[in-house]
Amino acid sequence: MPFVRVALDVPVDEAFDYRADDASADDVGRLVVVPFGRGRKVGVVVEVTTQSAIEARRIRAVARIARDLPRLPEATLDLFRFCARYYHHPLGETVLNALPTALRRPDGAALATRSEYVRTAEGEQRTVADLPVRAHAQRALFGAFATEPVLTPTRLRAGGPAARRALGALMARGWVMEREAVAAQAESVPPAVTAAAGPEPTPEQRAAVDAVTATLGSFQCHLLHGVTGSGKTEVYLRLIEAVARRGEQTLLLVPEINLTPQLEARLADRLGSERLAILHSGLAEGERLERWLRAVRGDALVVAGTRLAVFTPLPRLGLIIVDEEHDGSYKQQEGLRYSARDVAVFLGKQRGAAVILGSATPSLESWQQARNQRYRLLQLPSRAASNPPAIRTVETRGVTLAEGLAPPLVEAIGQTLARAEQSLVFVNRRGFAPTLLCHECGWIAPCHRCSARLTLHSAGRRLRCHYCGHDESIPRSCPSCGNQDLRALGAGTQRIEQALAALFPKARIARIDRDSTRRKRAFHELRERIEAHDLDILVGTQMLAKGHDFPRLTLVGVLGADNGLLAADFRAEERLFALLLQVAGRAGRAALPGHVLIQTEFPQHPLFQALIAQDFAGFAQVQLDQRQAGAFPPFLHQALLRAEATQEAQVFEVLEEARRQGHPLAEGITLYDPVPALMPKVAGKWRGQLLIQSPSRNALHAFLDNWWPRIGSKRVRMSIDVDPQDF
DNA sequence: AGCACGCCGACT
DNA sequence: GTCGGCGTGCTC
Repeated sequence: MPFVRVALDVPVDEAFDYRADDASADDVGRLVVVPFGRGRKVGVVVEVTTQSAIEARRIRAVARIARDLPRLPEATLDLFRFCARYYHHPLGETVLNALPTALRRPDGAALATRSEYVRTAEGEQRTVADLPVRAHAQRALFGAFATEPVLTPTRLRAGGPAARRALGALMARGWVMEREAVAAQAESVPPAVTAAAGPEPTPEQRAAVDAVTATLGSFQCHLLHGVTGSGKTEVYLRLIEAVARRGEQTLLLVPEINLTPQLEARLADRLGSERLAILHSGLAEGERLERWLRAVRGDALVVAGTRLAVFTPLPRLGLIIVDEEHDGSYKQQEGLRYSARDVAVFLGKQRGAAVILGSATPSLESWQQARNQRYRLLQLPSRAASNPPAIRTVETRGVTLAEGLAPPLVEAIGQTLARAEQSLVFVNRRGFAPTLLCHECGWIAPCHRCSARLTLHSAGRRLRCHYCGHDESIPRSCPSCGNQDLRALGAGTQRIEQALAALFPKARIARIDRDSTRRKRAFHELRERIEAHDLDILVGTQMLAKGHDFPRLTLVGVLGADNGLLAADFRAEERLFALLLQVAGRAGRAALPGHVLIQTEFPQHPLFQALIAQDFAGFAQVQLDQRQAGAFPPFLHQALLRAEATQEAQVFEVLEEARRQGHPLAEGITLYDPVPALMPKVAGKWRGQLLIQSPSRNALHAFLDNWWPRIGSKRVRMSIDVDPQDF
């Protein structure tokens, strides 16, 4: 009597057993609908057995095995098992999280039996000529069977109600019948690639392409270090083409904000849009499922998407590209706290595929792997079609700033305007001002639900919390001392925009941040205006830092860079350097020379010196030496136990207890004291954490395996974060 | 996670 | 006297 073991989306480590009389080993990886509690759930078969440890009378029968959908290959299940173990997360949640939401609906809408339509034996003998001349719809539909012997309901819907009526008529004639759909087979013959020829590669690009091409067919991880504008994308495209010619698929991962229409257009241009499956968050459920299925069936040669796309099962995977591999958005910050970049490397190893990690500022983890020869380093040291921008600092210490803007920057913007070129002022703070301060008693407007300050918005008329979204009007007088002298301290994008408008009344200025691009197509429209040179000055946050190529943008000014230096996190400098170099890279990407001015109180700081020299390798060397001396990643491994509860005391009681439990188990492990999170309270929830470190990954995981199951608590929500990025 | 079962306060 | 608070335990 066969049983299926089913992974379900519940926070329980084991799979659940169900009776399935007709199940066979072939059903492993299939989606199923099962009764669960008083309802139903969708799950995935992870094993078929003849034995169950569960008492026979408690075992229920599977409601449906979705044999019309492709099953998850064993390799994909293995990937999920690896992730569940590595990140200490329940297997069921790991598996289900990776499926398109359309498939997860418990009502099983996407799993419902689907029909398809084929000709009957009699229909096979007939031709369109046997139908009445005036039965146009029937003739059209029946004619379609000649080229497409199987008609899907989707295909039928495209024909409108007329097609539906015609189908009824053809079925009444006994020429066409309905049957249950069966899983489509992966295409065995690789489709031809009809690519438009790309630009002639530079010798550097050529060398990188050749180096990777030589390793295709087996696992090798390459770190592609290419300065901004060096043409990494062209390297990707050539390799994707080479892989496609082998009949293999490429998985292309991009950071959250970077799934640009430009990239999509370039891919479509070179490979044909019918060979792409672009997975982005804007897709409707059904559309996403459809693209996922094309990827899974092997129809799509390129599957591109953000971190979740790393879990798409690809039958003929040949190459994995992780663009901007240093980007923080590859790390998921809740649930299964995976790093898509790290999972991608594991996937490459597992499947014998080449992996490319690309960046102008690689993560120090990857850079270290290249230094110790585990990854192969490929360099694109020069820009393909322009010169690197000239970067310099502007000292602001002891200088009176006009609303945050230093005179040399104002002057440079004026000159850029005079040359009819564009400027970008980068301020990594949205809103009007980050603080409202009482000039009398020093009171600062706090958020009552978070341990954060409120940010002024709308020209200083509203106060908003950037952590929980709370919004209130500004008080008329200080709630603490009654004084009316409340001042906006510091400058965000809105204030800078206002200041620039006053300084350059004739300039066309736009602000580009999360607030100004909330509307669906707002960002797209702004980008078009920039390209059309309908704007002179842009004021923007991170959003503008990445991947955009504006030919007339020649000046970049950076405000508030010092904020990044003051952060407590040991990765703060690494992040700041990457961000600043990326922002600087927006200047002078075409024929016109670019200039970058960075306002700072610490122009002598080594970070700025390395930035001016545009010397990533030197910067990385210093950082890695510091990390090694101070025993930080990548020279040792970390995990973080996070706890969250409405009562502050509970958080620390539970963490304290966890530490006591862990103490005797901690062999080769450093267990730190519980501490508050960097932001100790968010939306009314207190957050604390406990850091675990070890020079040995195995020791770290052995400890977590042992410890984690013992430290559950009902009141306090806890999670393990392996390789944490944020504290 | 949902959802039921199970013992202690303010209300028609 | 009930309706309901969420603490605890289970789901094959």
